[in-house]
Amino acid sequence: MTSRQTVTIVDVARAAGVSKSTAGRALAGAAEVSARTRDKVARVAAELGYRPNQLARSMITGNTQTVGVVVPDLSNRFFAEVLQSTARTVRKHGYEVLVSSTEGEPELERRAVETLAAKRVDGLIVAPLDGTDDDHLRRLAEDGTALVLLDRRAPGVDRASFVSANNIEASRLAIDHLIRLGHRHIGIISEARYDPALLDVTEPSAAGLRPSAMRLAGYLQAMTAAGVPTRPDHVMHSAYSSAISYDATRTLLRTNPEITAIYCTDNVLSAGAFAAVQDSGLRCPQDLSLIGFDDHEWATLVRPRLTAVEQPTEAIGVAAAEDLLDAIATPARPPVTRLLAAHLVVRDSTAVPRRQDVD
Amino acid sequence: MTSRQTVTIVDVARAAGVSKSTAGRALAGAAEVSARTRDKVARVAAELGYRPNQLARSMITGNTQTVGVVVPDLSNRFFAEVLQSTARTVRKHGYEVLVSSTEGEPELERRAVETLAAKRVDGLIVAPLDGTDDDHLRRLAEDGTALVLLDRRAPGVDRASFVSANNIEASRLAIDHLIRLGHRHIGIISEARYDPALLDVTEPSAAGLRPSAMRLAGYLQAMTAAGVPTRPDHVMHSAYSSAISYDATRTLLRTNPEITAIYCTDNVLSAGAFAAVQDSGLRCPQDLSLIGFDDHEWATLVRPRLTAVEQPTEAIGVAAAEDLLDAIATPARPPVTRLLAAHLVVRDSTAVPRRQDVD
DNA sequence: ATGAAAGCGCTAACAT
DNA sequence: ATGTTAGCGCTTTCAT
Repeated sequence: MTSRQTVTIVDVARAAGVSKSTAGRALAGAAEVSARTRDKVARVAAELGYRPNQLARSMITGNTQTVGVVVPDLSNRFFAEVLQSTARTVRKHGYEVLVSSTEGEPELERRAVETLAAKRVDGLIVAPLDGTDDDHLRRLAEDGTALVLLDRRAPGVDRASFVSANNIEASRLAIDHLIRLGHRHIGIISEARYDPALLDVTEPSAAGLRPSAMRLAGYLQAMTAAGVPTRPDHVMHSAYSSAISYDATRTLLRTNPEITAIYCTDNVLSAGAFAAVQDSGLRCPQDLSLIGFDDHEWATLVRPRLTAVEQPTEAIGVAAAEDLLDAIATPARPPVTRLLAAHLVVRDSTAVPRRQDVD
Repeated sequence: MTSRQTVTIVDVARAAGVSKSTAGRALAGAAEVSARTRDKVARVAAELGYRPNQLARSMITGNTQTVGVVVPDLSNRFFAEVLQSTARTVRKHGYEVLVSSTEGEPELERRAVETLAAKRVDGLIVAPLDGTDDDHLRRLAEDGTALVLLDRRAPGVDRASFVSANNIEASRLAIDHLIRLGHRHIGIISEARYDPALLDVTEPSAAGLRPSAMRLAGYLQAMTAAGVPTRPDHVMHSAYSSAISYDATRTLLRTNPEITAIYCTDNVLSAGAFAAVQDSGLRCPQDLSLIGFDDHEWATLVRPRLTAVEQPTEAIGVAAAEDLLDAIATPARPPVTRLLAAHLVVRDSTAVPRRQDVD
C-alpha cells in the first residue's frame, strides 16, 4: 500500500461485525464490553493496522496531550537540557512536546505562541524574549491556557507560573567568593547594561527583568553590600555571542588594568571570555580570576579548570514541567513561583589577587 | 474570562451577521468575498479574540503542518543543533516540530513514533536506535508517511530517505592524517565493537549500521588501505558516556603502550578521552596524538587545541528538513540518500610520533 | 452489552 | 458573493 488512506474505526467495526460505538468502546477498554467482542475488535484492529486518530479524539475531549515549549535558542546548552528534562517529565504523564525556537526574534515568539495555541496545546512553557510586547502571553493566560514562564517573567502576565534559577543569589555567590579572596576590582561581562536602578531590585522574581539583568543586579548588590564601590566602566556589555564576548573581555582588560577578576554572567559569553583571558597575556588565576556561568562540559577540561556558577538545569526543566501539568490538571489553581538555587563550583580559575589593590 | 471556552467561527459569523462559510472564506482571505464583509469579519474576529482551531482544519485537509523529530538524546550537542536547524527550516515552510527524545530505549522510540503518527504528523525525521526491531518505521513508511532517517539507516525500511555524514570517509580523514604523520599504532575509542566484517562495508549508506560502526569500519579500511595492520586490541569499546570513555582510554593506554595516537569516534566520548589523556602523564601531542569527533565549543579552549573530525551539523539538519518537506509535497517521489562530507580540522593535538614505531 | 444519533469546529462541495 | 449541506474520525449521550 502506498496510499496515505488510513484505516478508520468504521473499517475496524465493519470487519469485526460490530457498530462503530462498540468498536470504540472495545478499543478504549471500556468495562461494559464483552470479553469476546473486545478480543475480536482488538485482533481485527491489529490486523488492519488501525491507528486511532488523535486529532478526532482531541476535537471531542478538548485536550491534545501535547504541551508547547518556546525558547530563544535550542543550541544553547541550557535550553537544550531544560527541554530534555521537560520532555522526559511530561512524557511520563502521557504528553508530547511541540517545540519552537524563536532565535531571539520577538515576532517569531509571538507567531510561535499563536501557532501552538491554534494547535490547541494543553499548556505552554515559554522563555520569553525581552521584546516590548507580552500581549500574546497575557491573552493566552487569560483564555485559561496553562502557562509557565521560564527564566524570565513577562511583566504584564500574571496568572502564569514562573520557574527560574535565583539569579540575584547566583551572582552573590560569585561576587562573595571573589571579595572573600580579596578582590576589589571586579569586572562583569553582561548582556545587560549598567543601570543604578538595578540596585533596588531585591525581589528576584518580581520584575520582568531578563536573567542577565538579574545577574547584573546581584553583582551590583553584592558589591555594595560588601562595601566595594561599583563602577559603571567595570560593567562591560556584550551581545549574545561568544565572539563578541571575546572582544568585550579584551577591551575591558585593556581599558581597566586595575581589574583583578572577571565574572561572566552567561553560558555562551563564558567561552569567549575564557579565550580572551587566555590570549590576554595575563596568567589565570595568578593575575586574573575568572568565574563563568552554567556548567560547561569543558569546565574541567581547560587549564585552569573553570570556576563557575551552575544552575540546576535539569531541576528547572522538571519543575517547569511539573508545574505545567499541575496547572493543566487544576485550572483554578493559582500560579506559583519557583526560584531554584544556583551553586558555585570552585575550581582553579579563581585565586587571591596578586597585588592587593586598594582604592 | 477564566474560561477555556473558545470562540468558534460560528460565534464570529453570528456577530458579523454572515454565514459560517462566508466567515470562513473571509478569514481565509478568499477572493470571492466582498471587501466589506472581509473587513467586518476580520474586525469582529479580532474583537472576539477568535483563534482558528487547527485541529478541526486538519481533520478536513488531512495535514497538520507538523513534523515529528525523534532523536536519542537532546542534550547531545549534535542532535540539539540538528534539531535547531531542522526546526528553523521547516518553520519557514509553515511547519512546527513535535520532538521526542528516546534516551537510548528502543521501546520509547517505538512508542514515540506511534504517538506522533497518531497525532497525524505530516512527516517524521527519525534517528533510529540500534534496537532489533524496525517494524514501527517500516509500517509508517509503507502507510505513506514521509520519513527521513537521520544518522543511521533502518535495515528493513526502504521508502525512507537517508541523511547523514559520510562516516566512513570521516574516519578516513582522521586516519590518513595520522598515518601521514607517521603513526602506525593507532587506537580507537568506539561505541562499536571490533568486527572484521566491517572491512567489507564499503557503501557508506547501504547497511543499517550505527554511525559508530561506520566510523570503525572507516578506521579499519583506512588502516588496511595504507598497509597498516589492524589489531583488535587497539579497538577499545566504550559505552555512550564521557566517564566510561575516560576509563576506556586510560585502559587502552595502559595495556597498549605502543599506541602513539588515539581516534575518538563520538561526540560525548571525546571529552572523556581528552581528560584521560591529560591525566595519563603522556604529553599531547608529543607522546600521543588525539583526534576527537564533532565540533565542541571547547576544541579551541583546551591545550593543546583539539584536532577533530567535524560533521556539517547544520547542513544535515537542513538537508533532512528539506528532504522531508519534499517527500510531503511529492508523495510519489522515490527516497533519496544524502551523505554529507565531514572535514578534518587540524589543530594542535596531533603531531609526528616521538619514536617511529616499526612492526 | 450493543446500536443509533448527535456533534466537536472547521472546510469543501453544491447550491443560489 | 453568499448560504446550505455534508462530512473529517472520533466519543458520548441516549436508546434498546
